[in-house]
Amino acid sequence: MGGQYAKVRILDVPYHGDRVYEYYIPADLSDAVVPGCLVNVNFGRGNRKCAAVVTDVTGEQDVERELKPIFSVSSDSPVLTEEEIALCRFMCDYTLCTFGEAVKTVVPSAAMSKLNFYYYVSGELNSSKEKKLSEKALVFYSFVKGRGKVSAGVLRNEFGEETAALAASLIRLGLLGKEAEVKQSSNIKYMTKVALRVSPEEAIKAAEKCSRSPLQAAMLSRLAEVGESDSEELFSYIGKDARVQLSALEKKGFVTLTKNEIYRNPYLAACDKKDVYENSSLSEEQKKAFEVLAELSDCGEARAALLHGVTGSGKTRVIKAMIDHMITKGKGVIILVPEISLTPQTVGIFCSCYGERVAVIHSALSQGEKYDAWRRIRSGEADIVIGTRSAIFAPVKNLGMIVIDEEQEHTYKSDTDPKYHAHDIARYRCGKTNSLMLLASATPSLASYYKAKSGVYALVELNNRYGGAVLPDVIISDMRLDRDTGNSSPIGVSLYAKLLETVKNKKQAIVFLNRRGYNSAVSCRICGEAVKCPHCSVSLTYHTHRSLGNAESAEDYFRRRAERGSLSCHYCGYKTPVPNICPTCQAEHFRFVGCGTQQAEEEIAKLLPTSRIMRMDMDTTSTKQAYDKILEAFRNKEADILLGTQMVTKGHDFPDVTLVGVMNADGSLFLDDYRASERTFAMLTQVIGRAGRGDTKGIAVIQTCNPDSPIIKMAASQDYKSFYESEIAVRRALTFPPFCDIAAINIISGDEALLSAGSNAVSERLREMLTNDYKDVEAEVFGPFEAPVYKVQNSYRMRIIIKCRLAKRSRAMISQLLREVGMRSTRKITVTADLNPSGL
DNA sequence: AGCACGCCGACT
DNA sequence: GTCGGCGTGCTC
Repeated sequence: MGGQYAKVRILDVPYHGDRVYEYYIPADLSDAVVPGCLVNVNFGRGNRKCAAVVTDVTGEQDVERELKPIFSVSSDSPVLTEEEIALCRFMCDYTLCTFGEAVKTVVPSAAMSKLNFYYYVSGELNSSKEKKLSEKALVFYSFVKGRGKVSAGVLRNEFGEETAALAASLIRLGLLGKEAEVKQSSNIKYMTKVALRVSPEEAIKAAEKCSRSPLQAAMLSRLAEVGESDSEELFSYIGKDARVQLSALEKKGFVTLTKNEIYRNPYLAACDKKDVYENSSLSEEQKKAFEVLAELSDCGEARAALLHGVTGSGKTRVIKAMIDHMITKGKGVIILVPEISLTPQTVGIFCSCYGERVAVIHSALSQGEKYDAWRRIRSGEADIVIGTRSAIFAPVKNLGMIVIDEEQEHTYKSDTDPKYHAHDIARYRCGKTNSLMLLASATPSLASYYKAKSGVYALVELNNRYGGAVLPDVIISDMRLDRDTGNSSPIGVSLYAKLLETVKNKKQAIVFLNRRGYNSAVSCRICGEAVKCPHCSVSLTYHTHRSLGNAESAEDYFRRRAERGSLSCHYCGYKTPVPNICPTCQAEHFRFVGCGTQQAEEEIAKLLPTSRIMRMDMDTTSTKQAYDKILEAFRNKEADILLGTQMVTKGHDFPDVTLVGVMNADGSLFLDDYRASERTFAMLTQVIGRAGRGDTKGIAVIQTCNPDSPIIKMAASQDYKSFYESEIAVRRALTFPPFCDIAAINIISGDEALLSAGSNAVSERLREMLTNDYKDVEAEVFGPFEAPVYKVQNSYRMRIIIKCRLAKRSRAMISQLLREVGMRSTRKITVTADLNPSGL
């Protein structure tokens, strides 16, 4: 029997200390220690108790030194499978996170049992020791002594913040000992099945006999009726919690009790609506797409495909056909959607088609619900998973396909610590399981379409709208004309006229307010053009004078305020004062401010006093119910106009909506992000697609100060291919993704001086690495410069941007950089990396 | 992260 | 002379 050594990853270590550690397995734990299990070990000089995951068990010791033993095993079955361990390793390499961070995103936190600390008396008090202790420490000591063994939690309640310090002082003198104990997660909910062990007749007889216990009698007679039940049903029937009486019946031999784990499934209600999706057959085009995809998935190797279908072409039908196909082959499926609340219809369709085989995962679930869903999936009970980004980790058995719907959405990139992209995890998992990765969108990301074009992904296209629906007429309304004629309302003449007409015809309208990045860019009032970086294809960001608040005098304040702010580029650090005249048309007026939903609502109300308006934004949809309610009310025609932000653009069909208005199409055109055009195009294409899904032809009004913008024009004609060709040319010319990757090194500190010195040191070290050890890595380094939001919660942020191809070597370089600075930094600055950040 | 080791200034 | 500051480095 080999296997007395374990390779282990400690869960709570900083990046530079995160590597494989070796421990020996004590004889009594040799059966329990297996790869994937959670153990407790003594770690570091101070032998602090740490949770760790066993990644390997070996017969030989690799490291030449005395090993410490594994202290205890805290999971009776492995928490991670071998595949999940490999996935965590992949995440470490790919996103430069610690193994512990990876584990915490792959496994729901409820699955990890908790480590509890106990204190106990280990030595007697004497006068010399007493002198060295504070009053409080003595109270602490006698508190523990009085109770024998006390958990850290109890002590924390009693002594608060000082607990750790007091305990440490007592431990140092050998008066107290500290021990770790494992608490199994108690989050599992059970259901107790109750079955009659005797015949119904006997049960009734027995019920009559035990008149002294009416509760037992009531349960017996109920059971005589139904034969079998569960405890909860019984208790609600007799109207009382009668656990004691029930176990009495078991003892007397009348019933058998079986305890089963039950899984909370908040989407069970949706499973009942069987009628949501009419099962008509696929169109010719859809059938062809399906056949291509089915063949890909049947080839037995890992494949990736991009399903590009114009809005209304029935992508969901093809996806559903694919899911059916996978199911008949006995394979599981993961379907990713950008945001669960925005796609209730998609969720509804799948729940109603596949019932209890579906598990829904998203971040709004409680810990227990997440854990339940996870266990249902792992046990194989659920084999169709639909959810947001984190659902990509669902432990689906026999995985056959991963679908990423609306694949261009930025929500697929995590913005909290393991900064992974769901695409990358999907690609990895499909590669390991020989599955099909299916990306679907009407407006694919440039990166994905580029891969499809170059043959990395199979390209499957749906070019026709389904069911004879026609594209709406698009009116591009030039807001500069309105301004010239003295109309200062955010609702232009064209949109006003169309709204009036729509309301008169008793139809409905959606008005979309594009608020993104509004204040950051500076655009010319006359020609609409934003001021751009001469080196990058992004708009410059406007910074007001940051130190207005700490002006030294009133005079100073006014002088500072009169100063024009500056414009800067987030990619290369280029800086320039706000110019006096527009570089494009030489006009002198710039525009900084936008218009909020509230203001827009008032404006529409003023213009159309008889119309009924509903507003949908962050303020009015704080809860999911409020959101559903608004949509439901609008569907029931309780309002004529729905006004809102992002949320109104996503997958709802309102047959009576004939008009769609976009209030300020430029807003996102001038984001300080190289993907500004891409996002604007996708958003406009989606909104326009909302109009006229029923039998009447729809109209879309796009208000803009840039009526000649090719992006707006191409969105108006839903011409993705032209958009792609023009945008990919820009990216190629300026070397932006997909022709390179971007890595952001973020440096954060509460001390401004330290931060500036630290970030300079980091960038110097980086440049040095590129000329020495990593000479082979081709990269361009920009910065350090201030991050877009320079000050957050009293800490300051600087950033270094690296443009390079992310591959093994470049990742290794950044990893080494993080390790070095993590090790020698004064601990007052933090350095992290974000590979291909989603927004800057 | 947390803890030890080690090298400088204010005390008995 | 030493007690204790925190800067530096390591953890199987």
